[in-house]
Amino acid sequence: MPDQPVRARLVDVAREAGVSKATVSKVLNGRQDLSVRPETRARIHEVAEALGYRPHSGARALAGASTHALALLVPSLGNPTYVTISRGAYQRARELGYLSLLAEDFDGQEADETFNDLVKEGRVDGLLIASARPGHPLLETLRRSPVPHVFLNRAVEGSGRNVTMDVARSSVTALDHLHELGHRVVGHVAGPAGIAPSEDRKQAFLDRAAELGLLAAPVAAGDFTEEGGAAAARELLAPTEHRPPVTALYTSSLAQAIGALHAIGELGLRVPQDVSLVGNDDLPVAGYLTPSLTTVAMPLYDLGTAAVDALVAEIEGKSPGDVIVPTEPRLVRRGSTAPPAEPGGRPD
Amino acid sequence: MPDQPVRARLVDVAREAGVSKATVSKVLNGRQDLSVRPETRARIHEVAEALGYRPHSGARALAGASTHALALLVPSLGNPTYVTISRGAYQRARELGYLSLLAEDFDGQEADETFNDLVKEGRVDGLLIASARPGHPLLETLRRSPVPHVFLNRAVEGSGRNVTMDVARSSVTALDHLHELGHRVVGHVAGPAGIAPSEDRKQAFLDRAAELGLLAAPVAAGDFTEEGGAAAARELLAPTEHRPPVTALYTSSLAQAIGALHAIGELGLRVPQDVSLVGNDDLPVAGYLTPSLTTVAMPLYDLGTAAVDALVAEIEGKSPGDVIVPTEPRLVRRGSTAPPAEPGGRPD
DNA sequence: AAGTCTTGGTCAACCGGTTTCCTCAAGTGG
DNA sequence: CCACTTGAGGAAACCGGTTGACCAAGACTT
Repeated sequence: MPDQPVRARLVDVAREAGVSKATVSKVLNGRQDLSVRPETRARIHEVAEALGYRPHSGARALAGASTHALALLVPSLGNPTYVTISRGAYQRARELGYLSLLAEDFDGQEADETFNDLVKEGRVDGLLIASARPGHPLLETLRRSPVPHVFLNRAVEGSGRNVTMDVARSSVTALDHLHELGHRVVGHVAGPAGIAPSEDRKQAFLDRAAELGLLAAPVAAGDFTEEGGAAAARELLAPTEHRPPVTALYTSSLAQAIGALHAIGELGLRVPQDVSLVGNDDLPVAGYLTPSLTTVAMPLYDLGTAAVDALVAEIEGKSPGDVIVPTEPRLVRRGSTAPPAEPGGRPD
Repeated sequence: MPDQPVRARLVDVAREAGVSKATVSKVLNGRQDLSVRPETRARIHEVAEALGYRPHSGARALAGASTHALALLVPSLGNPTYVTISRGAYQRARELGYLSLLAEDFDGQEADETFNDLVKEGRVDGLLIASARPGHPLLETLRRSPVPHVFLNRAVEGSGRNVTMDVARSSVTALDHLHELGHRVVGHVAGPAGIAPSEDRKQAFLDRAAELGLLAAPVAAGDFTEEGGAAAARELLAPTEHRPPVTALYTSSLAQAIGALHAIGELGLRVPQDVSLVGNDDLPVAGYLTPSLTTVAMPLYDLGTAAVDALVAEIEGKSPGDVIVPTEPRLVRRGSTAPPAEPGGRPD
């Protein structure tokens, strides 16, 4: 077989199939405004396949069509949450004929550079923006140079193009689990203040705590990191006079849960005998901690697919709207939750 | 300020600066084959800046120049190792005027699709291929449709374009640390067989063990995952007649170390009192495990930058060659290593 | 029989850059 | 004084697609 030293071009396909460039282009793009004999159509497809033809994305983009590419901007790939989201996005984009690129923007530090590289240089048709903080530089940039985009995970108020998960429901799931086990004083390690999902999760936690009639439901905020979780856990576990001691913690991220686990150990307490622990988001590592971690698995993959659906719809001319991924959070029971030691509190 | 509803184009800059497209193109690309008055040159730069001009990458690529983009293919972004590498690559690429894209290829499952999307559609000028397994489909594809590329992390034998780290050195660092603490029977959790760095690390481990005169240095292979580490650790810790029990383990990845930690706990042993543990690669999470994990930090970021340097050199016409990142592995001492309990072995 | 549809395509302009030859004016050596 | 270099920049072809306008020929009307 003669190797293919050069890319096959549209003209090559056209010549080989005995038709014009225009016909090939229209057939391969499945356009309806042209009538073609089925046999011609088949022949074109065959030839294209045989030659391994792929349209040059640049030429395509230039000719006024789209680049058939999107970009997903995430604050940190170190956070595996975003990796799962990106897989969903990539897969769904592929199904819709798009390529999903991935870019890390470190909480907006270089967001404008990324925007230039991807949008202004015409590499993508639209942007999926994960976890934009309020005041994110991209917000202003997008207002000035409008490009199709959606916000995912963290809603941007008033944007009318948010794709989010039911984080309130995750608080309910976690809290119900702890309540069933008998916990009556549960602490919540929240995310940073001022961020939509943090607030929603926290509010849902407080509401559900009230409904269930818990004795106390203290909250401490911290970054979505190990350190943030450790600090918040220390705060919640510190003895206090105006409420009984906490017997269970519910954290907003997996990293926080790992930090909390560490902090609990440093305080000389045991999980789950002294303190039960539930984290948000499930990943393999949760099963290999000691003890293994009970988590609420959020539909991250689905979040990615839903965001792509919304963005592609916008690119194709429909007007955007807010979307909530319907998949329910799922409780993954492992070793970090158990009934509290004594109805009265821990033995110290 | 009037927003910029449309991208500025080359002609816009040309008109505004009172020169022709050709001149602008040449000036902005810093070509030497043209003499331009310094003031004209300055004016062009000013106008381009003011208009926020960015060349359309597609048009550029079409016109025969390069796309100024690269792609880094990694087997899994779930492995934070690759995230660090990608940051190095991205940053260095940027410094060299390139954009580094990131693609996940799940150990080659869809590598050819990715290749088509990125290379055949003309989106990138070259490929950085991380951890190609032997028999990776891309190897054959690249042979048939040559594109500038380098292999990083895992060398591909005979390719003459490998960018790797000194993994042998990491074994020495880890083992010396354990030896100094007094360990004389150290087990190694290796990576899967047949993969260059696995073999290198293992061989270096065995060689150094011999030099140090250890009593025994058993090795067990496993995937670079938590489960792989757990299984291999169980194997190494199982009682055996022909050698004294292992008092320390050295793993090939952080995930393996987490799995090993878990397995050790399940066996009723304590870290570091009964078994010391050293992992490869350092990440924040290592500090928040219980106990915190001693690791050998590999120069992953530098690996990314070095790979980009090599690839860009190749794109610009130099011929490729093997490179070893000179940065030395660094030992990060934490809580998972300590002197063995008793010179004679553990008390059971 | 002439006009009108329909079917099955083709033509050529255009997208936004890059690059290869040109040109034109001013200086310069003979 | 004239042919010749040199400096400064321009004209136009081209890259590989897409797209709307157009066209030839047979089928169908009237």
